[in-house]
Amino acid sequence: MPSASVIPLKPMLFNPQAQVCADCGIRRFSLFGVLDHQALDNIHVHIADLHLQPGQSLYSAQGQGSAAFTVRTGVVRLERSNDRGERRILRLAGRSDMLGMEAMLGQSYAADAVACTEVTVCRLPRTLIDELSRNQPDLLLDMMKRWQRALDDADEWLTELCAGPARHRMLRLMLKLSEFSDGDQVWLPSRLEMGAMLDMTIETASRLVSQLKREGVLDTPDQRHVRIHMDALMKALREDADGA
Amino acid sequence: MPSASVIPLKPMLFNPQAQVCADCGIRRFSLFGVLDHQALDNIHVHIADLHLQPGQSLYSAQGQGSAAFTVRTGVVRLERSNDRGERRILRLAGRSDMLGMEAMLGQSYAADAVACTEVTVCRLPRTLIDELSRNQPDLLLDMMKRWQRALDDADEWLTELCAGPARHRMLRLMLKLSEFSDGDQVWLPSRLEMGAMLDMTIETASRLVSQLKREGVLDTPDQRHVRIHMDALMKALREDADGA
DNA sequence: CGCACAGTTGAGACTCATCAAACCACGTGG
DNA sequence: CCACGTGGTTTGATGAGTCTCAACTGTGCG
Repeated sequence: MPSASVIPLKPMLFNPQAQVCADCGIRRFSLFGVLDHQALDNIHVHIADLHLQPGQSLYSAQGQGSAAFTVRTGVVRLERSNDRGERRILRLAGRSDMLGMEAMLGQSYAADAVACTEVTVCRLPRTLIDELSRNQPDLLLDMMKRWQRALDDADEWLTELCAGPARHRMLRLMLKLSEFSDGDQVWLPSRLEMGAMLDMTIETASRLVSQLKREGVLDTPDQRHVRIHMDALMKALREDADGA
Repeated sequence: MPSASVIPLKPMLFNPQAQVCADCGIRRFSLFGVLDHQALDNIHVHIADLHLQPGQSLYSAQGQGSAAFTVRTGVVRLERSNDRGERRILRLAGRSDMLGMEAMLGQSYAADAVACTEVTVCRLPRTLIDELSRNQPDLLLDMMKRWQRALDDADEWLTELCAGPARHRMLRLMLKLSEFSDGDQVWLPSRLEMGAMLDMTIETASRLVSQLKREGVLDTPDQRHVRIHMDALMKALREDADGA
C-alpha cells in the first residue's frame, strides 16, 4: 500500500486515455458516463479529440466507417442527397449526441456529417464496440439507448420540421435551434441550410427570417448568430397553431 | 442411439416456443435468424403470435411498452401527432421489420403503431432482452443492427417522401409501397393516409392518383389495392427529376 | 477599388389548399 | 326491393402560399 501522502483524492488512473475521459466535461452525458474511474481505466482503444471548422466534413456517406463520434461542443448537421441531387439536412447533432454509430456495426456511413459551427468531437474507433462487448457488456445497452435517441430525434424532426406551412416550420426550427444554445446566442444557419432543413427556397427562408425579426421574435447581433425571444416565439407558435 | 426410423430430419426441440419459431417463415430475416435450433430451444420467454385487422392499433405512444414486435405479414404504420394536432405518418413497417424496440429499454413507445392491412406479428416481451444479454450476447449486436435499420428507414423516408413537389412525392411513395408488395398487387393507402405520409390534402392525393391512373402508371383492381407498372413509374420519376 | 458571395426584396407564375358539390360503394331499415 | 344515410373519393373553381426570375444590397477580401 502506498503511503498516504501520495494517494490522490481520486484513484490514480494509469491509462492516459482514461485521464482525458475522466476530465471530459460531458462524460456524464456520454457513453462512458456510467463507468467509474476504474472501469474507465480499462478502456484501451485510442479515443482521439478532433476539432473542426464550420463547413468541414466529419465523415461522408458510403465511406467505410472506421469510427463513431460524440459531439462535445458545436453543432453538426447530418445530410444526404436525394434522387434529384438536392441536399437534404436530416437532423442536427449537438453536445453529447453520438453520430456515425453505424460504423461500429461494420456498415458504411448512412449520411454526410458536416460541422455547422466550430466543433469538437471525440472519435470512438470501431473496435471499441468489440472491447465493450467483451469487457463492459452493460454499455451495449447504453449504446442501444443512443440509437433509440437518434431515432427519436429523427421522428421528431420529421413531425415538426417537415409538415405545415413554411412560417410554421421556420418557427419550429427556431425552437429546435434554441436547444443547441450555449448562452443567449444561438447558431443561425445560412439561408441555404435553412432551405435544406425545411424544404424551401433561400428566398422564402430569407423572407421569413426578416419577418420574424420585424416581429421581434429574433434579432441577429451578427450574420451567424441569433438571439431568440422565447416568449414571443411561443406566442407566435400558439397563434399560428389555432389561428390557422 | 435411437433407431434410424425415429430420428427426425431436424433435431427435436423440446421447447414448444422453439418449434414455432423454427417453423416461422421469416425466421431467417428475423432476430433469431442467426440462432441454430439448439439455441432457439433455449429461449424461454413467451413469444405470442398476434393477428390484427386493418385500423387496429398495435400499441400507442406514451403507453408503457411491454414488448417489441416483428412483422410477419402485412403493413404497419408508425404515426404521431404534431403540435397542431395533425397526425403524421413517420414510416411503414413490413415483413421482418421490428418495431417498438424502445420497450426493451424500459421506455414508453415513441409513436402509435396501427395496422394498415391485415397483419400478423410476433410479440417479443421486454424481458427477452435481459435473457439475450445473459444467454445470447451476440444477439445484442443484431438488435443494434435492427435499430440502425430503423434509423436508415427513417432517414430515407425523410429524404424521399418529405421534399419536392407533390407529384414527385407521390411517385416516390408508389416506389416505396412496391417494397411491401406480395405478388403483383400492392396495398394502396387511403387518401387520408397518403395525405398524412406526404403532407398534402386528400384532394391533392386523389388528383395525383387519378392522374397516374390515366397515365398508365397505376391501376386499381379494387379500392384498397393497386398494380404498379414499374417501368412507367421509373420513367415518370426520371422525367420528373430532370424535366423539372 | 472591385469582385465574389450571401442575403434581401419585388413581380409574376404556378402549385397546392380550401371550399363546395357530386359521386360511389356500403350497409341499414322501411 | 328500394330509399336512405354514411364515409371515402372524385372533380371543379377560387385564392393563398411558394417558387422562380431578376434586380439590388450589403459584407468581406484580394
